[in-house]
Formats: sequence, structure tokens, C-alpha cells
Amino acid sequence: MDERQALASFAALSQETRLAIVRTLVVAGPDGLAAGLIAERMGVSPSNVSFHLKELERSGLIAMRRESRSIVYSASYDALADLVKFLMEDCCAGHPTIRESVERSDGCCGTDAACGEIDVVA
Amino acid sequence: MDERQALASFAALSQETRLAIVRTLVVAGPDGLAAGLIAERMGVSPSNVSFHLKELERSGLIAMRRESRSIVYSASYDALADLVKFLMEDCCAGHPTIRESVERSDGCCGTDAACGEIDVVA
DNA sequence: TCCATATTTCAATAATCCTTTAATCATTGA
DNA sequence: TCAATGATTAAAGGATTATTGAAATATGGA
Repeated sequence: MDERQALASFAALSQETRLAIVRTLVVAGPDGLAAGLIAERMGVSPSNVSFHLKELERSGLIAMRRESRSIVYSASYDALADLVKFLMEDCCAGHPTIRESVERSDGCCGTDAACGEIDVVA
Repeated sequence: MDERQALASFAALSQETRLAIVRTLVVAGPDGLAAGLIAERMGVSPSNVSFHLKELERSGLIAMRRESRSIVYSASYDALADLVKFLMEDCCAGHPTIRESVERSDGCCGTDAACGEIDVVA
């Protein structure tokens, strides 16, 4: 991931509604959610959610596809992983112990299977 | 790291000059750099760099200390690691393979010692 | 104390971003 | 084709953020 894309990704994640959308889509899995459903869950107007979805899509963090009348958005797991890597490598560049610190942390998927509930495609 | 702080961190990193400052400070190591030196390296005015440093400090990503006439800024490795974790856990929440993907990547500190050049304090 | 250095703060302008409302576009089914 | 549904786009506003230059603050040394 180049710096340009990283900047866009950080900008995309720096807004409350957008961060909430990303978290929701990540949990929703590869099938994604229709724009209307997202708007409903976030409690914001359709046009406002559309604005933020476009912003997120522009950054590459989410993908969209039309499905009949709906437009379905889904998290781009690759882009998210790339962003984590970008951040890690920047940290790591000066401080190798950060990687260890992160890997040592007990995220939900460290060793257990608490995330097995969601189908994984890519 | 709570959402509030993550938002502030993403906002801090979403600006070109600030991202460059963070990368420079991370590479500079725990000793940090004086504000004047940072301004010089970035090629921006002292007052402008001061504005961005304050923004970064407000987000917790960097720390400051006075040292004689200079004010020295240094990367907050803990905060950076926390941000990586926040992002990983958000990804991980829906897609356990991202963690694997990130851990598989050959960042500069994967297995070699290319980063040993910098003293590590924390 | 006085001056020079290092940096911040302030004020003003410019630029960008967010929200809202109204209008438009695309798809489906009667 | 017409109406209904789901969503985007456009325009306008208000709010936040970035940049610049001038003035103010803090430190150290003559």
C-alpha cells in the first residue's frame, strides 16, 4: 500500500459514522449489507450514508455491487489487512518490539475460534 | 484503545505532513527530534509544524518533552501498537484470516534483525 | 539585564468536510 | 408505460481544519 492510499484510508476511518460502517461491514462478512440497511442501523439519512459510503469506497476499504434494486456494500478485507501492514511496517521500522507486542495480544482470533461464525470467502 | 482515541489517531494520520512526521519520529527512535529539526526535514514553517505536532500530541501518537531550549518530540510506540491492535481486532472480528495474512507478511522485523540499529526503551 | 535561539500562540484567510433537503437515476413489477 | 422502491447526486449551509505571518513566551548565555 502506497502512502497516498494509506492517507485516504486513515481519512476514511477518522469519521465516526464511517468507522461504524466499516466495523459493521466487517462483522457482516463478505456478503455485505445493502445501503438502506446500513443507513437504518447507523441511524442516519440515506443520502448521508451514501456520502460516507462513497468516501469509503473511494479509499478502497469497502466494495460495492448492485444486487437487484439494492446496492450492497462489503468490507474489503484485503485493503484492511494492507492498512494494518502499512501501519505495522511504519512502526516496525523503528521499533521491532511493536510487532511482537501486537502478536502477543489476545485478539479475538489469537488462538480460539470465536470468529468461526462467519463465512469467509476470499 | 477506545473508539474515541482511535478516531483521533486516524484523523492525526490522515494528513500528509503529520504522517511524514510520525514516520520520521518512529525511525528516529525513542530519543526523538527537536521541533526545529522536524520542521527543517519536512520543509514546512515552524508555526505550521507546531500546529501539526500539537494535533499529533493531542491524539497521543507522539510525546513531547522540553530539553533546554528545544522541545523534543518522540513517537509513542505504545499508542502506535494500540492502534494496530484496534485495527486488527476490528478486522479480525469478522475475518480471522486477516491476522494470519498480516503475520505471514515479511515486514522488516519478521525474522531478521535489520531493525536492531535503534535503541529500544519502553 | 539584554540579546539570541527555539518554539508556540494568535488572527486571518483559504480550503476541506459534513449535513440537509430536494431532485434525479436505476430497477422491478403491475 | 406507470408507479413504487432503493439509492445516488446536487446544491447550499455551517463547521472544522490547514496555512501564513506577526507577536508572544521560555530558555540560556554574554
